[in-house]
Amino acid sequence: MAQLTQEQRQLIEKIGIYHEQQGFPPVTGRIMGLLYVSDRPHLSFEEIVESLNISKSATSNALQLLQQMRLIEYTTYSGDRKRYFGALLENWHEEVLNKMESILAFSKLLRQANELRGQLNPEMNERVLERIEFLEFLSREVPALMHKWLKERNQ
Amino acid sequence: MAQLTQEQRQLIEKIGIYHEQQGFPPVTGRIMGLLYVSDRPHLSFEEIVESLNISKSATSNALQLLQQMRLIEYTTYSGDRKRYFGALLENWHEEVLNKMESILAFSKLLRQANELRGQLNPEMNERVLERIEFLEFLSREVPALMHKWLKERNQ
DNA sequence: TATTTGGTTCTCTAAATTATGAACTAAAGA
DNA sequence: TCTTTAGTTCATAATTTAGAGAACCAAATA
Repeated sequence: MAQLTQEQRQLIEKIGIYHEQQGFPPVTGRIMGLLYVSDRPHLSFEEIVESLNISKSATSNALQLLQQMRLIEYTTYSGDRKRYFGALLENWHEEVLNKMESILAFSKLLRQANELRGQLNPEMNERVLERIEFLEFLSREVPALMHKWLKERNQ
Repeated sequence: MAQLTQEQRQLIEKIGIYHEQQGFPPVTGRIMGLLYVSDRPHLSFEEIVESLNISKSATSNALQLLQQMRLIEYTTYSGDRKRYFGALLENWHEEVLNKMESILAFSKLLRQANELRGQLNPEMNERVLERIEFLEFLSREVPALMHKWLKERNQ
């Protein structure tokens, strides 16, 4: 990564803000931005530090977090001690499945709410049930949709 | 809301934590929990304050936030100055549409990244494009799925 | 008019989060 | 063995966020 242009910097910030809104710390979001914007699919630790003007420690922690979340990976080359980090671009289908699981978990909480309510307010139970069923519908159909898309692509 | 049972309290906390993970402050999430768990579809300001042992100011601010996000509403009764707050249960389809818009916005940022990269790394552009196209696919198909579901329900 | 009620706004503190810089470690090279 | 390199960990500072409590306000009641 030679030197970032003004345009690249701006786009990195936007991608960073998007990630912040998804719950990531700022530096972490910026690293994702950098990895998406970069000409090369992998950047060294040092390049990340220097391109974004952030500390080594912040970089180290952010990279660990992103690896745990399976959003980035790194490759190495023998005879070179550095690690080269890149966005894990093929991982989005895992992300979608995770998201759907979390939606399903929430629908289970709503079911519990209905159970606790028992017969005290059947009308409310019914309205909550409609929501539960939609959440379940989504977490069934979205993965199906995704597989359909994958199949069409890879044939 | 008489007095919450231990089970109700526990479920409220779980629903609260789910909302925290979606980016809400704790009190705000607990209020959502309370409104989902409650026997009655609407609770007064005072009942919320007392059930959750939270301050009036925290309650006021959280209720404002939840209204802005269109997750709750309140009703009033003439001759009664109180407001009665309840979860906006029928609003989930709006939530889904918003989520899809935000995904689409992100895919536009990725498109920009590809544009800025130009011909410097066509292979990377291609991998990013695959992701973009999937995001676009989702934000087209999920609303369609939802409408299908709505139609089947309401006929 | 004075008081109560229902809720909002303001000020301040406590807690949590984020990131820095320095110290450190382990491997590689001189 | 001494030094450099690559990155991690630790202590701490800075910032942000969350929420409490008091003061406040407007409408309703006495």
